[in-house]
Amino acid sequence: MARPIEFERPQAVNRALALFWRQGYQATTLAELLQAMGIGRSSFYAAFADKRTFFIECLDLWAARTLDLLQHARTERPPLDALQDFFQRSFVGARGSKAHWGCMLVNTVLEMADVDDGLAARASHHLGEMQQVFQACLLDAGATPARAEELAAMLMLFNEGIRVSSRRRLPDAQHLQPIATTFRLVRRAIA
Amino acid sequence: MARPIEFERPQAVNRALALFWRQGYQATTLAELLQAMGIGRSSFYAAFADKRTFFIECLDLWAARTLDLLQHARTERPPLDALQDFFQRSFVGARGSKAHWGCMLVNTVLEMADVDDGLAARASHHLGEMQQVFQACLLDAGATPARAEELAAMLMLFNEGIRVSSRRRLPDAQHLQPIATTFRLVRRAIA
DNA sequence: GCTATTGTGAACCTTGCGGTCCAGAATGCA
DNA sequence: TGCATTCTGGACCGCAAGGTTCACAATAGC
Repeated sequence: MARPIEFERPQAVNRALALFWRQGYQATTLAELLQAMGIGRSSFYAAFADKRTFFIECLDLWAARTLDLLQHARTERPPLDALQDFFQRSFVGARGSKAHWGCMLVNTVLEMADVDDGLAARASHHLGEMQQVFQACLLDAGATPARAEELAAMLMLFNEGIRVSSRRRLPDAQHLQPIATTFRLVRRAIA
Repeated sequence: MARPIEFERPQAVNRALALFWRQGYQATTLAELLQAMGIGRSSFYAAFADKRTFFIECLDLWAARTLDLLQHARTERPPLDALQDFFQRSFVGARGSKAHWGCMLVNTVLEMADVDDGLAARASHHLGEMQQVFQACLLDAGATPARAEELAAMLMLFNEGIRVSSRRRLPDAQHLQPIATTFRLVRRAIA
């Protein structure tokens, strides 16, 4: 037909997602998004509905990727090792790492609760899905169903805490030790 | 001299603080603040410097009150009971309670990290002060200094997690059980 | 009651936001 | 080559935000 689109949609979305992840929804302006994506306003509105809808797309994408990461790790390592790895990678502040951006779902829940309940609820829903995977890992590791549910809830609480803490730019030891402590406990609770 | 100020400053600050606490800094507009405080724009700018400085005042006030609450509880109950009480009150969603507003410090850290580092750092600093009190409670309860430090870091992580979780409007059981589990563990680690 | 002083309401200003529009450029096809 | 189609840069719009200004109103001292 006519002129083909000039930008690679997936890459542009990736760059925008990084901005939303780091700065949150409100603090990220359309101008910043466009510059990061390397496209103009009209191209944006031709490809996406509006800022809020686009944010939802990024949020869902972030959640899907994180779930994939977890599920994939499950196939490669013993379930508890996969979980512990997931936690440790979440915040170890390697240079250039995105660890200190925290968890986009947690960030969104806190930013949008009582501001935009739709966004907050969607993020919270994705957190629930993650918790389901935690629970599945624990079951795989041999926990009883009741125990798995209890521990999954506790791990989710821990996950939320770590993601907050990782935004505070504290020395790594402040996080590593509690993770080790917690997983020692989890293993003991299952055994 | 002349006309006396017509509004009670402390009460006005309280009402504004509630807004900031619930909605965060960015989502709370000056118009909302003024309506809640029951004053006009010029009165506001006569009494305070600007929105950001005023937010800092509210943030510091929130932190001071929370620390007072903790310190006061310490004088009335055994140290570990005081701590556990503090956690449970933090989120039990009694009607009209502010529990599901979470912790203003945690909210601010997540909202402002990589957006306004001054505000984020100030909130993070106050969290550090809270952690010091946790540590003091654990020492009072007979923990060794090293153990107290380790457990205080873990409790802070837990605090951060609970405050996130309490904004998600989940059934109470989802929180109560992990708190009980955690404190059972803490007591065992000290004994 | 008069006046100097000071707090106040309302109109106003500037800026930057999200979103729209349109003329024109770049393509595929005949 | 010419035309129909579709994507794009940039100007534009309306609006709501934070902040300023100023004329007026309310007091205390005399």
